[in-house]
Amino acid sequence: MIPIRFDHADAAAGILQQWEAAGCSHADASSDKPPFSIVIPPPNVTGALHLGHGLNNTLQDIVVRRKRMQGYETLWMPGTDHAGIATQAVVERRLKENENQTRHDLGREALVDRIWQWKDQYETRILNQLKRMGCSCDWERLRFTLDPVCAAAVRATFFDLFQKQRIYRGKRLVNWDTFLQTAVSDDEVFNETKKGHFYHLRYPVIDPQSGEPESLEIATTRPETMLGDTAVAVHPDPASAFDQVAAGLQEKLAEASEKEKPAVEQQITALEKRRDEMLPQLLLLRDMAADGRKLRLPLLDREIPIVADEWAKPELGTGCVKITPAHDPNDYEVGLRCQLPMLNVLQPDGTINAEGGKYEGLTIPAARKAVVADLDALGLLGDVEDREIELPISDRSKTPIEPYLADQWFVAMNELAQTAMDAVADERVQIFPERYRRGYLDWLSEKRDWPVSRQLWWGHRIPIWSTGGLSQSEANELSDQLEKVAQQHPGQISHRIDADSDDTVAVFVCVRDEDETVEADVQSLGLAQDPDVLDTWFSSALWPHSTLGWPAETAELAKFYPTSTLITSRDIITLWVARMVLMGLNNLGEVPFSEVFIHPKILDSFGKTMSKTAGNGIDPNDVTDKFGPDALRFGLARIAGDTQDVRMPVQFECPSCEKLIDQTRKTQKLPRLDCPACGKPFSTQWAETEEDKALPKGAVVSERFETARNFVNKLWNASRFTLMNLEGFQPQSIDVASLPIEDRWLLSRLSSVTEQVSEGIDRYQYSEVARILYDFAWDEFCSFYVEIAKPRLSDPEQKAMTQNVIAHGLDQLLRLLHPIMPFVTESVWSYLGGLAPRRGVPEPVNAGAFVMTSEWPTAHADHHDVKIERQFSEFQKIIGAIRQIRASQNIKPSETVPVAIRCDESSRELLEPMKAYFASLASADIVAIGSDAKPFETDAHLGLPEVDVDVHVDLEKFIDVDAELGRLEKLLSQITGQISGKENKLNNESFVSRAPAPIVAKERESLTGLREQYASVQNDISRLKAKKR
RNA sequence: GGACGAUUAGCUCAGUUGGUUAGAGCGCCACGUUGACAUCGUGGAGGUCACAGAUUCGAGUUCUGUAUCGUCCA
Repeated sequence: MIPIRFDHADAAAGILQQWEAAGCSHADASSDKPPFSIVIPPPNVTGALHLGHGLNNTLQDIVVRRKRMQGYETLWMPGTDHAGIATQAVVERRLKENENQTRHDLGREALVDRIWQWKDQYETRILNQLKRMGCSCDWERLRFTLDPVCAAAVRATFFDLFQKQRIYRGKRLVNWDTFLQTAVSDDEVFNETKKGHFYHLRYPVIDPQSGEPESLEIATTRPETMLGDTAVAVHPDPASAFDQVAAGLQEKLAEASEKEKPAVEQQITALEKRRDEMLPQLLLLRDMAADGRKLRLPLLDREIPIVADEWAKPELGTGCVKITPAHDPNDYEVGLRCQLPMLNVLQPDGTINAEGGKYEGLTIPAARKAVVADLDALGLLGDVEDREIELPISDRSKTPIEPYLADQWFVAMNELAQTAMDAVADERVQIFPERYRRGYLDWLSEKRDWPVSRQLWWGHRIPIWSTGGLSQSEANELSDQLEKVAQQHPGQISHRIDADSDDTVAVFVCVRDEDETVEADVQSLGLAQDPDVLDTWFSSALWPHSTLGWPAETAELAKFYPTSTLITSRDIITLWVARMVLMGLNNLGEVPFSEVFIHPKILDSFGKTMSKTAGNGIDPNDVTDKFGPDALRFGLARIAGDTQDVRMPVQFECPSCEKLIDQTRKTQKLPRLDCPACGKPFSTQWAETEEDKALPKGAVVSERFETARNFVNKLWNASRFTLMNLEGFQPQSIDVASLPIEDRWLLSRLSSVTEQVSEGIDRYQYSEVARILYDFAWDEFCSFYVEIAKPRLSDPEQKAMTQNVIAHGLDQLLRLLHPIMPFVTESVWSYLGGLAPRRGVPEPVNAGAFVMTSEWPTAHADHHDVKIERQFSEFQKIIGAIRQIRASQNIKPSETVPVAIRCDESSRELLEPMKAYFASLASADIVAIGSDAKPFETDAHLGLPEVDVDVHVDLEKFIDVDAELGRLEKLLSQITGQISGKENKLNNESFVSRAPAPIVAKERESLTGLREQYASVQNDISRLKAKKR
């Protein structure tokens, strides 16, 4: 006997096993079915999956399962990403916390070993999370961005780009993380406003001419960087710079609201004053720069020039700005323009290097203190102002970023970016929702070269061997030797000679395959491999083809590339999606996917991004534990509309009483809480003390999944009812036209729903699909069809036919729901198969072992019948009217009420055979039906003018006159309101003359109906009042 | 500073090309448990559609502006 509840915990593991044993999700590259393929956005091995991944993977699985059912050879390629810096940072942080060691204590090899251990642990966890969610990836294929297959793709790509001169070496100011001692990308830096100081310093002028100042004053928030100063800049044309700023302010004034105007006016006055006071001095400075006057840099006693550059803003500070090209992005640009030396004063660990003279070895804060004190002692320190400073912070180590000049490998983006832009512009790649196109195109149009070096140990080592400091002839000789090595290893070696410094050159060799012999041959010539690794996104960019075996010409690649669609989140459209497109085009000449769907991001109820660090992160496993995998998936699908964010309230689940407790901003971060329901304490992810850790842990979940769990239960129980009534099931052919209205209504609805669901999935309208299925399953299949089936199944004459139709209805519903709720549908499917293995309308067919591999339903256009649906809706309205009257009279469901239905002849023909259903749906006994049906002596009446029906309920046994009068009065006031609304509208001359005639006619008609209804209700009221007396 | 999105019932969200008195789920209130389901059923209460203008016979829906929140980019 089928149990009363679906025990997901019990069922899920078995179902997974059966699917696996039957190879349901394995893709066959040699199949002749049309291909459909998706690559998983590889989750980071940094940590476990959160609900955002849950959403992402649910949406993919829905598409994948649906396509598989449609008969495509479907590959969902799983895998994980090594996430270079993030993973290394996590492991390094733990190393520091647990063993108080740095990576340098451990050494490269040992650290990388540790990270592999971490990776193994989290990869296992991640894959289990995906499997538990029911993700139907091809688990026989599994890639990792650092595995040998992906590594071969990385090497081949790098080699190719190197040969095409699209990879070059250059110096670049990078965001240097002094803690992790690596450059981090712009995306890994956030800004924080901190309190700091604005120091005014004076640099003496060397040999000032008469009338010229003895010293120049500059101001800085980072005084220690003066050690690296190589110039002071002034504006080349201060007068027109002032004019330009003034013009800008005037423009702003013209656009300003009254409220803002005074502030802008004030700015203009201040600017004018400043111009008057400062312009002569600034012109003088400009002339000094032109004249080649120099400054003496204090503390280091170095001569530095005054240069003219527009970066010096006359309207700010003293109008002079110190230039530190190696430690400030803007100054770097000035340095390039004015050909200034780039003087690096930092060690990789953030201490001052030998260039800093006596400050060598000091940390930045210590150097700052010392520099300021020494300048003060020399009388060269001016004002020190308090000021708020925007400080760049590394997202990885949470320590301040230092701009730092370093050698980096770059990918030239000019042409590559253009190919990726073209692919989207001409819609070879379509992005949904469409609004995300713009961000993609804008970002690519900047065509900024891509710095791919990372000073890390975890990642693909850059396949470049080099040696520097050579004379041109030495280099040529080496080049000749390399040619010889290259001949021994055809297609494996590419090299180039490049300037190293002003008078020396370096030789760079790129080795294609990871081949120890080749590498050894190169090394024997005195070349050493670059210590850096590649940006993670370099390997991720190859994911759609590297996972299929490229550069090898595999059957998988032939069958499944290009992939069909990519489903991901918007924050990596540029970092990942754009780069996959250009790499796919470069390596294979074909876009990697034709459609990209960007799904929303999940926020908590305060509008904050969900994350573990915020304490509001939900683990999909916790939701599955509590509500089941189907509820998790359905709950996620139903929130996936086309907005960019969705909110999800977050609760703690009390481990003692299972109550859900709303998170507040405060409780999100507490190590322990007391359950307000049962009073017992529990711990959270923040628990640190032994005492707190000993408490049972409260999971973080969301009540949003409760609805979905209830839906699973509803489906289960409707199935249970159906199965309990399939005894003696005999498959039979069915003539649809001869079926009673309720069956044809079901088939018609199934036809519409199938079409809507198919179209919805094609357009990635998940929330719409979930809603349609929920409403159909609950409000139509359960609330009406199953209820109506009850009397029919106990009628021997109708039983067999009804069994066939309801089995078909359930069968179709299971198929339609399967992509969203795979477990419960599979479970019911196997019960159904036990009782009715051959089923279907109009012709029964063998259903197959798994719903997962069953055929996706087709929408039978010939089953769709507008008239039947309209007629059935009339029936539903009458049921509603009877229920309304019953409820207002407080009549118990166990009591049957006599009902008379006044309607026209065609309705009578329709409703006559349905009389029994009024009993099961509304406990009503239809005593009269048709045009001659009359009100009862003790009558309650509800008119349905839109279908020209009057419903009369006999209240003889039940009448509560006051309750009935109450109901009627309320009804009357509603009608009155509507009538006056309509009258106003129709009395409005311009409405009548200007609105389209059909609209006006409709309003007139509806007013007439309302007036009739009014009269009728009023009549009922006076009748009742008379009776009362 | 720029781009994008959101603002509709206590909460989370639907609302198709403008056209009856704006819907759902959860929560709330009332009633109901002898076989599909209390993870349920039936009924009910609850909304100046953020604000201000404009277009229109008519605006939750179109346009302009403002505010608040969020995300991304500088």
